[in-house]
Amino acid sequence: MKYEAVTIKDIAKALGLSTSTVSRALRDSYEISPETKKLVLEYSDKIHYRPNPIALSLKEKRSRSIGIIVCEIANSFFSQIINGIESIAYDKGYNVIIAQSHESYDREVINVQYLASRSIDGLLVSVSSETQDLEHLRNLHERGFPIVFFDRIVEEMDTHKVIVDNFKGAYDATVHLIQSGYQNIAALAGSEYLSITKERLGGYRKALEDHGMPFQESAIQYCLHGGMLYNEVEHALDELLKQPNKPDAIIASADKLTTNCLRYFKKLSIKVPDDIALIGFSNLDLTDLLSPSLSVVRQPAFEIGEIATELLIAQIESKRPIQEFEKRTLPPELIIRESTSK
Amino acid sequence: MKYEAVTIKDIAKALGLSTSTVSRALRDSYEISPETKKLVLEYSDKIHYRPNPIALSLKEKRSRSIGIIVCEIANSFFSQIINGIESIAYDKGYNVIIAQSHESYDREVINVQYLASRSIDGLLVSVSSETQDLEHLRNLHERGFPIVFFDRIVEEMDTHKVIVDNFKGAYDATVHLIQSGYQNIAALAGSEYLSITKERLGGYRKALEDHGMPFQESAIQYCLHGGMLYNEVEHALDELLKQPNKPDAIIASADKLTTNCLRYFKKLSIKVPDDIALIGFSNLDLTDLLSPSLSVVRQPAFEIGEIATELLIAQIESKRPIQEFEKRTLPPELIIRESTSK
DNA sequence: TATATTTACGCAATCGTTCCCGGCTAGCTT
DNA sequence: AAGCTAGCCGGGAACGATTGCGTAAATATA
Repeated sequence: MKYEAVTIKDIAKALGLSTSTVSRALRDSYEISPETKKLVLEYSDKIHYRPNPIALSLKEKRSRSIGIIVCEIANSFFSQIINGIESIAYDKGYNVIIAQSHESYDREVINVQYLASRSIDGLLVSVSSETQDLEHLRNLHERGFPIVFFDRIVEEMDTHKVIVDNFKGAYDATVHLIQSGYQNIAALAGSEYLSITKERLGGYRKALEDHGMPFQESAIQYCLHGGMLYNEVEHALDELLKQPNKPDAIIASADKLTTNCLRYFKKLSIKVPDDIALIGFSNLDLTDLLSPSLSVVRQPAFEIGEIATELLIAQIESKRPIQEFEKRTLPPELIIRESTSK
Repeated sequence: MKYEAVTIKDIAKALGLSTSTVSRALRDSYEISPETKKLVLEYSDKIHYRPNPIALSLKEKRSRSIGIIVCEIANSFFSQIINGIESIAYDKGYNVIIAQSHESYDREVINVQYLASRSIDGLLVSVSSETQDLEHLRNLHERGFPIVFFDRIVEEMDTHKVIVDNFKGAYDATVHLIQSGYQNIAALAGSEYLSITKERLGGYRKALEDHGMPFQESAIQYCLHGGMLYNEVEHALDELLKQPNKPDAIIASADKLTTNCLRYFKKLSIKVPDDIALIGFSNLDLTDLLSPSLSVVRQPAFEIGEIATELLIAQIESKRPIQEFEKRTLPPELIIRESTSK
């Protein structure tokens, strides 16, 4: 069942005018007499005429829609980012098409190709945990297709990027643990391919070194799927806890890692923070209601979305190719609660 | 900066063929010789030709995209539904455009009109808390535009609808509270305009009556914004707790109501379940980690999205107008935890 | 050999809109 | 009265792809 819309032709026929005249009347051209304009405007209003955006897109070679690729929208951090994206996009007359990679490289590639073939004007990307090969994105980028990376960026590609100061976030969190008196601080990290993982571990390491504490690789466990699977986190924590100098504090590098960590502790009746302290990167609204309430590094997700979208739309609407790409770094926020208080 | 894509004309020109021949070769028409096909296929592959979906949409009068309107994507229940929608939509070659009402009637109207003007083929709607007037949707529906309602439906419109058995969900939860020995069970409800609120309160009331317990209007507090604002919940709970027969248990009718309720109790140092029990409708992943772990009515969100999308796409692709609209009702799941154990 | 049929391709219309390029009719100037 | 200029409007091409129809050449049939 097709839904038949009113077109400019219907108006032209009904009023005995040409389509060009109707089109011009609707766009308030100086070439059309006030009487004709009035006639056209009133009639088109009466029959609820709406210009067909598809036809416009075909003519203008732009669709006024942008694509977003994230791992999961059912993740507070990303849904907050999407809110930021949406707020700017709708303001500027763009709509957004969202695709999820579910942390799978294959699905990311499929989604990129799908979106690119759907004539979107630009792409906002946060890569999946598995992504190493970047051909699917480089291909588009080299042909001048606007791409802006956010959060999980790709250093090798020269585009706009919007991130949080992950180094500082992890550094501050680690320093907080050290100053609270914890001695063996382990790190529960996401995929080692991700920029955010590297940056956060960098901050963690530097904080230890700055405070004369030993850094050891064995105190880091990676989760390829970023904590999406409970088993993955369970295995990582099993590994950490069976080490000779058992950790008395853990810094978790992502939302799902943090919550699954808590789930693990609850299951094994490990008391937080008495047996072990926990701080994590998280944008959940209810970390304050957890048991114990959780110390977190919170990221300005909404702003990330806003800025990334502004950069993307500016690039889309720019007359000439962008020469200088920006990298915006936003500050994280450290929120201290019960889970790290001795 | 426009991104210039390869068209069928480029191929035709390069190979000295007509566009019709190229088009037919790409679609593997019997009218084209094997040699020509090979030539066209190889060349179009080489230059990464992708058909322009905008041009196709214009010809076929369909865009292969569907719109979604929900109040918030940063809400587990809705993001899970969107996952279900997406899984079916992408399978069938549709993409989804998401819009959020943020529980505002005005934004809902704007979004509906915006999406309708973007030539989507159909709409999946869960109305906002404020929505009473339905002209914006009825308008489209009367012109044969496919609309499927889910969760927060509209009884007055004859379309496909997908819901959860809210009556049963609330009934079972209330019976559980009664059987656990609670005497004064209050209800913290969402907007009284919403179908789900009416259904859930119906179940709550019936459960009380079936067990010979008095039902009183004063034991119900409505939150127009569905708990989005903490103040709203705070006010509602203040009202409930200052009643002569103070409630010893509360059933909350939505995710945000439930969590803000918990936040209120924590703030006022009210012990759950010792001072007051709490059960709520919620699809959060971490209700098990809350303090105390939360008894909930959980809804099959992913399935709601799947079914709604299947119904919508079937209607879009149906040759003739749908005569009989379906109303699918899915069962909720009652999960008992600490917050309701005496 | 003359006609019929098949093969393989091109032409042009179509979708809805914009916009360049004209054209016609007043009214004005010289 | 002839020419000129606004003012106002229509014709038609274009965007990219599909498709009904026409047709030349090649092959098959009588």
